[in-house]
This record gives sequence, C-alpha cells and structure tokens, in this order.
Amino acid sequence: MLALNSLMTRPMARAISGLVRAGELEAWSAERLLAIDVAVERYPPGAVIAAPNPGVLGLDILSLDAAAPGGRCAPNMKWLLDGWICEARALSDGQRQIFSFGVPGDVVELPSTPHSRVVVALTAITCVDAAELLARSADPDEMLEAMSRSTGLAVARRYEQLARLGRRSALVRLASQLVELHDRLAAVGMVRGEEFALPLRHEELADALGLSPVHVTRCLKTLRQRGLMVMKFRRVSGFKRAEMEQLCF
Amino acid sequence: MLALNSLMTRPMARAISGLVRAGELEAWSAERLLAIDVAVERYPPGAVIAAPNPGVLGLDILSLDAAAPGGRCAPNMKWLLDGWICEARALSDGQRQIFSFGVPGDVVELPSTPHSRVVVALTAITCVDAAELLARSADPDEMLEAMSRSTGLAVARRYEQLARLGRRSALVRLASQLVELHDRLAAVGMVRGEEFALPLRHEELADALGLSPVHVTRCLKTLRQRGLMVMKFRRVSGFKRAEMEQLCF
DNA sequence: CGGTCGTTTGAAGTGGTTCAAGCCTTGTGG
DNA sequence: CCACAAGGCTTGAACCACTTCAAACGACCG
Repeated sequence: MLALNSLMTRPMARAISGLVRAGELEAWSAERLLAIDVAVERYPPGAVIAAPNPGVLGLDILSLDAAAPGGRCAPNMKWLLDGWICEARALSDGQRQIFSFGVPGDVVELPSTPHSRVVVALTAITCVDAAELLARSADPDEMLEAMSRSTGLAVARRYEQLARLGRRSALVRLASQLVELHDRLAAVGMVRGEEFALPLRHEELADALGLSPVHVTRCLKTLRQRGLMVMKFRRVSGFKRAEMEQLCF
Repeated sequence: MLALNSLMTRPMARAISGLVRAGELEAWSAERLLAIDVAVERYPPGAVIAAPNPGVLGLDILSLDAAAPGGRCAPNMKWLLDGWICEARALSDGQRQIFSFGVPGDVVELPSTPHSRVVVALTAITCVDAAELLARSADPDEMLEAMSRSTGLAVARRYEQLARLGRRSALVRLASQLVELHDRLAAVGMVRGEEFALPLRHEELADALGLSPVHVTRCLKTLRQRGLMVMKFRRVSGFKRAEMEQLCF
C-alpha cells in the first residue's frame, strides 16, 4: 500500500482504503482500482445530487441488478470519495427528516423517484459515478459485490436508526449516532486517537435524531459534563468510545 | 380469473391477486403459479420465522441475487399467503421496536444475522419458501422480479417509517400507519368498503410507532371522536381514508 | 362463572419543545 | 487592524405532549 499512496490523491486513497478495511475489496484490487480512469465529480455544499437516469419504480436498492436482465449494473449510485452527504426528506410542514449520513468511502444510491428522498451534499464533496466505474473496471463483478456490501451495511444502519427514533431517549439517540459515525470514520482512517472531524451543525443532528436543535445542544452539554466528548468547531475531541457505547446499553 | 378462483385455496388466491394488483405479476401468470406444487408452511401466532440458510454477512436484501454468482436465487425469503407478521427487535431494556408489519401477499426477507432483527408471526400464518417456489417455477426470472418489486416497496415504507418516528406527532403517526395498512390490505382485496380486519393489539401499534400503549388508546379515541374510524374487536370500521390522509398533511 | 388478557380512563410526573435573549465565532469592508 | 454583521451556539423560563402508575371495566375462554 505504500507505493499506492504516492500515486493516489488523498480522497481517493481514503475511499479505497475504506472499502478495503471494511473487507469489501481485496487489498490487491486497490491497485487495479487506481488504473481506472474515471471522471471525478465535484459538488458544493448544499448541492442536491440528482439521479442521471430515470429510475425504475420504487426499486432504488433492488434495481441494483435485478432490473438489468442478465446484467450487472449499478444505476444511479455514486461512490463518495470526500466530504459528507445526507439522505433527507422535506416534510409538508417545513420540517426535515434526515434518513442517514454518508461519509467518505460510502456508496450512495440516488433516489429514482425524485421527491421521496433527496441526497444533499453537506460539505463540498467529490464522488465518482458507480456505473461508469463499473463499466471501466476490469473486474466489475467483484466491484459490484463490494458496492452492494456497502449498501447492505446502509440497510442495517437504517434498522438501527428506526430503533433509535422509536425507543430511545434523546441522550441515547445522540450518543449512539455519534458512536456509529465514529466507527464509520475510523474504518476509513479518519479518526486520530479520540478526535475526528464532524462537519454537522446541531440542526443536522436534530433532524436526523428527531429532536430540536436546542435539545441537541443540551444533550451535547450533558455528554461534555460527563467527560465523554467535546464537540466544538466542527470537530469532536476527547471521544471516549467505550463509555459512550455503554451509555447506549 | 373466475376459473382460477374455483381451483385455488382462498389465501393463495388472495396472495396471488395481491401480486397481480400491485402490478408485480402479469395477470396470466397467476395460472402458472397455481401449477407449481410447493409446500405450504404453517406457523402459529408468536412463532419466530427463522432463516434456514446461514446468510451472507449484512446482506439481507442485496443478497437477493448479487451474492449468487451468475444466478437467480432468493435466499431466506418467504412469500406470506395468509396472516400477519412483523419484523422487530427486542432492546436491552426490555422494550421492543417493530420495524414493519407484513400482510398477506408480502414477500418477507428473513434476517441472516439472527439477533439484529426477528420475524414473528402475529397471527397464525401460512407461507411458502421463495427459493423453493423459484426453483419449481417455469419462469423464475419473472417471479424474482415480482418479488424484488415487493421488497422494494418494503424499502420505501421503511423510509416512510423513519419520517413518521422522527418528525410526526402521535396522532399523525397512528393515522398514517393506519392509512398505509389500509392501502396495502386494499391492494390484496382485504378491505370491504370502510371496513377491514386489523389483528393488532394497541401494544403492537405502540411498539411500531414508538409510543406507549396507553397513548395509542387515547389517539384511537381521538380518531373515533372525530368520526374517522372505529377500531374494535380486531376490526376497523367506518374508516374514512380521505379525511384520515388529510390529517397526516 | 371466575380468571385472564386487553382496553379504557384519570391523575401526576417528565422529557423534550418553544420562545427569547445573550454570546461567541467567522467573515466582510473600511 | 478594528467595526460590524450574520450565523450558529448556549442558556433560562414556560409550556405541552407523551409517559407512568393505578384502578376499573369489558370480552373471551376454559
């Protein structure tokens, strides 16, 4: 991997190492990935990432290849190289529900039906189109499998999120969300010791956790007072993962 | 379809008509379905429906066929012919979160990792194994597509559920859940006018909606007083769908 | 007919929201 | 380099939605 690092841009290296660490790609295939010449897309914060192809009705995930007769394809998926995104829905009363966050290395399925769900860049991001990547890949099957493993993990996280919202107190919701993000960031090498970047405002956490921003502030204060973490200037420091997890039961 | 009805058992007919109405199977293929001789499984209320095959890590949905090299298979999926099931998780503090309900005609993916999620029969149920059905089907591709469409709808409902739990009041949560169930039951011909069977206790609704059973009682009372519906003796009557939906915004 | 399970209702408590003000950080222009 | 504005964070006080506890009632089942 040493030789690789000198060849790669940092975000690309991070994303690849993300897939590798999650066991989603064999280590040696990272080299092959680099050989692929694919256009890197850039979006500014706040940009809505829309699907290029009109999707098949209600099939977001499953269209992965079931929809392509006999074929391997990944319609409307992006591989996030750098930056944060979220999947969200704006509700009729002006509120917003954030369904999930996406961090570097994640594979994101863009919604086919436009207004059920929106993918928004929370920071400046760079990503590549999954279908393009597959088309140019020497071993598309392997890469497709890596990608579906990534989206499979996203599915599991969605169940986690349901349990959080339905049956957890505000403090536990926040703590478990932070543990999840910590672990995902750690998997792609974006945690150093007890510290990591977290470019989310209280409002985004609130919209994900079904709370008011004010109460997120208060819960963060509680965590701070208990010495479990400090969130300041878009960074988390002093993150005590073990105690944090214990708090969640 | 008339000729068919005389040949079929009622649950089978209902389930098939469910897939047909949802546009998941061409009408003419219902006949072919009946030709398949597949074992019907029965479970009593409370039974846990476990997966026969150890699953691939974290791949529940996506293993649909991505995991089968070059193949069409549907591991650990059941096609529910009759009765109600739910997907749930028991939390460490004794509480329960119900992720979703399954009604006749639904295709249910059983969890591969046992304790993340459990599928439980809420009533006596009958179902068939999807893989077996496929194996014996003359046109497995078409049937697989129908099934993935069904699970695709389940994915969409999961987003709906997230928004419900995160950003809706108790009354709206309940109303929107009831509208959803009404529509799903209507699609399989299980609604007659403003009436349908709903074999759920307040406790099950509470566990799905993240509320206390007592508060479900109160919300049902409110709906009753507003003349939107009556839920009694495991049946809903006087269900005013339009007003109900309007209440949800 | 009595026991059990589920529903209903009331009263009291609590966790989270809302509103409003002050503060701190960051960015901008003189 | 400072003044100022804007956006986000923080804190307090009042309020409300939902929970918890407890008791009574009703339906179903042996």
